[in-house]
Amino acid sequence: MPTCWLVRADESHKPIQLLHYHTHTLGRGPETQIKDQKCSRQQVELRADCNRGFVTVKQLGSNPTSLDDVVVGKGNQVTFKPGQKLYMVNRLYPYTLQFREESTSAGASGEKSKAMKRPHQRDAHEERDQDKEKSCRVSAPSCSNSAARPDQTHAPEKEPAAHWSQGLKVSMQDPSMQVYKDEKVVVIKDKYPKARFHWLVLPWDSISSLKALRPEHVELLKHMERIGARMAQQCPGSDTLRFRLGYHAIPSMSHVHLHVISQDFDSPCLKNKKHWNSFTTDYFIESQDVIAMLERDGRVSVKDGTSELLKLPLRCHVCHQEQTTIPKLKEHLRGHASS
DNA sequence: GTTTTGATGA
DNA sequence: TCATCAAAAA
Repeated sequence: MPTCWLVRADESHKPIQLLHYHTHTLGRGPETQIKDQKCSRQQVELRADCNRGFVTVKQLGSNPTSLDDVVVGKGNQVTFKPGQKLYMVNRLYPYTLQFREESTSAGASGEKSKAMKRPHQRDAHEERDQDKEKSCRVSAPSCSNSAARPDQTHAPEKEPAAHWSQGLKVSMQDPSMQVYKDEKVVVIKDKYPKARFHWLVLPWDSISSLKALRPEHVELLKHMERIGARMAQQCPGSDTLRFRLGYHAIPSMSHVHLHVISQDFDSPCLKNKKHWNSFTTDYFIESQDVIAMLERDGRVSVKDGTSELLKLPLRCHVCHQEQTTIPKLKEHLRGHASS
């Protein structure tokens, strides 16, 4: 089980360990070094779930604690995940989360080379592949783990294992994963593509989710869409392929990412109803719609009950015919592909 | 970007 | 066979 650390983003004090399922009350005091009178001594109540990789945050104090840009509100409770920023009070005193494996004894821990064996399936549809560099080195992640690792005085080549939900953050920094990059964004191939072509466009700037989007992000989102569209346009067979560009309403992975996915849905990684519905119902929000919403409302809202869309019956996205099982749906899709 | 594995039931 | 659910993994 990983350990959970509450990391002060400005590194003004050492990370605070949150014990699994323990209730930690935090606020003004020596532990946080916050002396601000606006901050209660019992500002927040934190409870970490180290297995599932999140912390529930309850605001106890009167002044606002916020998660990203959203105020929690007194008595309210929210879920705090890696990648998000928690502000103790009045948008001040930023904190992030870090889950990592405990390695009490050096050298005894198992190897965790991240550039190990990758599934064989990906090469099936790959026509072009410029750099075949299979380097084993993994460039150091941008987040400063060292600051949160006081015990690590030796064996610096071993990074702590990141929680799976931070996988995107790790992959986007890995040159061997990057398909395109510029000063604003990076494109990687989806690790488990749900179609013959499936990329993710990620901003270098960490934006945890759609909820954190603000009007100042509009230009960035437009850039992401342009780059995504270019990826689609430049891929082999683009003349006959249809693509959609959009966001999952409720993604599992931290860090905002734009899906660029071809509409064949021909992939062994597409295995269940959730996979299907997350790309063929309103759970998939078009990039244009996100941008329009942000320009019109100043933020992006996700309707209540959106998660229920994942349970809808399987329906063909081309002819809207309902299919009873995944294998039948796949067979049906092959019919559309050949015609 | 969760996937994988296993148990259970239709 | 296939879907659904829960738990584990990294």
